[in-house]
Amino acid sequence: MSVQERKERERADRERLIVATARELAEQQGWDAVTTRRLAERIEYSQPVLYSHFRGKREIIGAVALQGAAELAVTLRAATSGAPAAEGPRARVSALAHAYLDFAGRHPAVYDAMFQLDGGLPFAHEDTPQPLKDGFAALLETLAEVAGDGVDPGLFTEVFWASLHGLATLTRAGRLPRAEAARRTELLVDRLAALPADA
Amino acid sequence: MSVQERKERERADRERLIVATARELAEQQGWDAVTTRRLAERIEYSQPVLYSHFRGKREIIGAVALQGAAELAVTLRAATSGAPAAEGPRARVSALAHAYLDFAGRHPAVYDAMFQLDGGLPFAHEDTPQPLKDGFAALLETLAEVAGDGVDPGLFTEVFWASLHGLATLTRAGRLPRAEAARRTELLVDRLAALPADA
DNA sequence: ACTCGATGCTAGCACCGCTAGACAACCGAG
DNA sequence: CTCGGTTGTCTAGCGGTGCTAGCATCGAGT
Repeated sequence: MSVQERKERERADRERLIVATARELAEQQGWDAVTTRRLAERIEYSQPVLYSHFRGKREIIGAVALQGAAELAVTLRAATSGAPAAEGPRARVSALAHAYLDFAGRHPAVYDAMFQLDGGLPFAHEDTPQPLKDGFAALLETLAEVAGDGVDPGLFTEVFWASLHGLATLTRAGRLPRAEAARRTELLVDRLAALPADA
Repeated sequence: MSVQERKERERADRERLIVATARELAEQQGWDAVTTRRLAERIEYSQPVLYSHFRGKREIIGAVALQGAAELAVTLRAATSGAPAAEGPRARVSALAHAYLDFAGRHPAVYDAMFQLDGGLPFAHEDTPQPLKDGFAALLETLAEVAGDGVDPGLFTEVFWASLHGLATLTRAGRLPRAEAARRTELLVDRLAALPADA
């Protein structure tokens, strides 16, 4: 069955190519520029090929979103584990927040695919895809220790995440001046993180 | 020049009709359903008429956004002034937050026009339209008193607004379960509002 | 009463997401 | 080695989008 295996491999390769190309095009020119025609041309296949891999444009966005979620989780864990342990939770939370906003700023198209556009992915649901759950888990790990007494860590993480999301989207849409983004982040961390002992 | 005045009046009426119809259609079926053809049919004119009032669809969204911003400002002021003064700033901020999120939930299309879609409006800029400035001012009035010592009230308001915006958008997009929305709001208010004296 | 400019219309452009149906290339069987 | 059938890809096209050119009609001012 080597022939069939080869075909499956090639097919998987092409699927990765589609997702990577869609992402690249979106980062370069925005999601509006990601049309099935342009995407097909870039991968050097005709449009219907896209539909043999994905149900439609929405699913392609969803695939980019999943990829992005996995990367975001890695990025966040790297940022928090990189912060000096001696500096306590405050430093970890700050590193987490900055890493999150940095990711959103660096990969706006991927961020949009995850949280702004409709990728057809189920959130906050039992059958939420693993990468999305894992992204949330990466936040939870660091934020749980500053949730405060009697506060559900999950709920606290949701609130913190929402706040970061608000900063990310409003800043990128030009609703908030980019200049003082860092000060806003610090202010948010100061207020939201209930500090057990130190300041 | 009564003739000309009448024409101008009729023209202004028709412009209001366009905006109101666009808003209505968006609230009923979402902004995707607001196409120039459908909109033209509803106002009982042909498509090109729309373009004699607005540069394009974007400007129509912008007009809805401005209308919404004015309403939001009124709503927020009503909510904060309605809160019993005796209960202190905490109650006012809570009322403000709930009013904001309630507005976003009640008028999702208008909220999208303001903060999610591109209406071509300049934000955080000197020539930002008055209704938008006023909406921000309505937030600032109540939030300034809980910004805390040494914290720029404007910056604090931006952070608070961003957090509310994050909750609003993530909740409405199904990214956060709607069930505990109120608890999230209270948690946010508890943490962000620096309370001068009482609890 | 007639001219002429303003105004709204029909028709059409280029593009969108998506799909039906024709066609070619390849595989396994005889 | 040839043939039949399946698998896969392409061309062409559908109904929709935002937007615009150019014509026809209507009404105001002389």
